[in-house]
Amino acid sequence: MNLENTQVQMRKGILEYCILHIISRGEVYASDMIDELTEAKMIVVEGTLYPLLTRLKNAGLLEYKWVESKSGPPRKYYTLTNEGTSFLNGLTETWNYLVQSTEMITNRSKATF
Amino acid sequence: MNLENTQVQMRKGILEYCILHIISRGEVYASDMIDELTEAKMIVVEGTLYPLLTRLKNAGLLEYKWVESKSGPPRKYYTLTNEGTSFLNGLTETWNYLVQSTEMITNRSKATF
DNA sequence: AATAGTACTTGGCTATACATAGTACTTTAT
DNA sequence: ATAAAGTACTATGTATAGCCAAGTACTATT
Repeated sequence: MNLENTQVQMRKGILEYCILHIISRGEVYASDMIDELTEAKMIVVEGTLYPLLTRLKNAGLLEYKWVESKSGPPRKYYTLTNEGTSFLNGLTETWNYLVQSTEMITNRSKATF
Repeated sequence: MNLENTQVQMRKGILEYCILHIISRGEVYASDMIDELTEAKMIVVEGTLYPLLTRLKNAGLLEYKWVESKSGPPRKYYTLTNEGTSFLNGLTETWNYLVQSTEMITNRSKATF
């Protein structure tokens, strides 16, 4: 039972939320997402991101189109479907709710209990 | 891929953090914890909590003592070990970090990107 | 033609939350 | 005294997300 493992567990589900949010702002491909996640200090590796994108696409939340690149192989540029947009709205609510619940617990001091 | 499942995923790891925090504020047994979690709208069932407590105890983060009850079988009252306290500190940092990262992504509007 | 870089894919592993069923003890009702 | 209801804890099996690691495929550079 180490901290690193718990960090991984904490990230579960949240990453999905972040990815959907990033895509909601405009067409992006995998490396764009990794860049932005890394910038926000949310480290993600390829082996996590690509399967996640495939899962979201198969679930009908995302769609992509191939776009040729000037410097390398073609890229999959993703966008949200209507279903993906409404799913993201649900996730946003869930996340806000969860943060609120957690704060309600962690902000309760010993004295007031 | 439904919302309910993602809610479950989002809760992973966070629950552990909340439990440790609740115990850090004073001796409690399982039902106390469920009450407080329920009050904070973080629904948890017995089948989740008890194995979690056992896991944390086996990891050396918790210890308990049996206390007889006036109305039912004896109860396990939990407290944090020193190791548990420092683990909780690590988790607190991790959680705050994660919230901050998530906000950095979700508060970035389409316009500024 | 060979090497390096970029983009995407796949299979296996681990750990958590949950559903479900079960054990054990105490109190209450008949 | 016995049965029923309630409380507290235990055990087993399932699903899924994130990660590691290896691999495929295409492009650009040398």
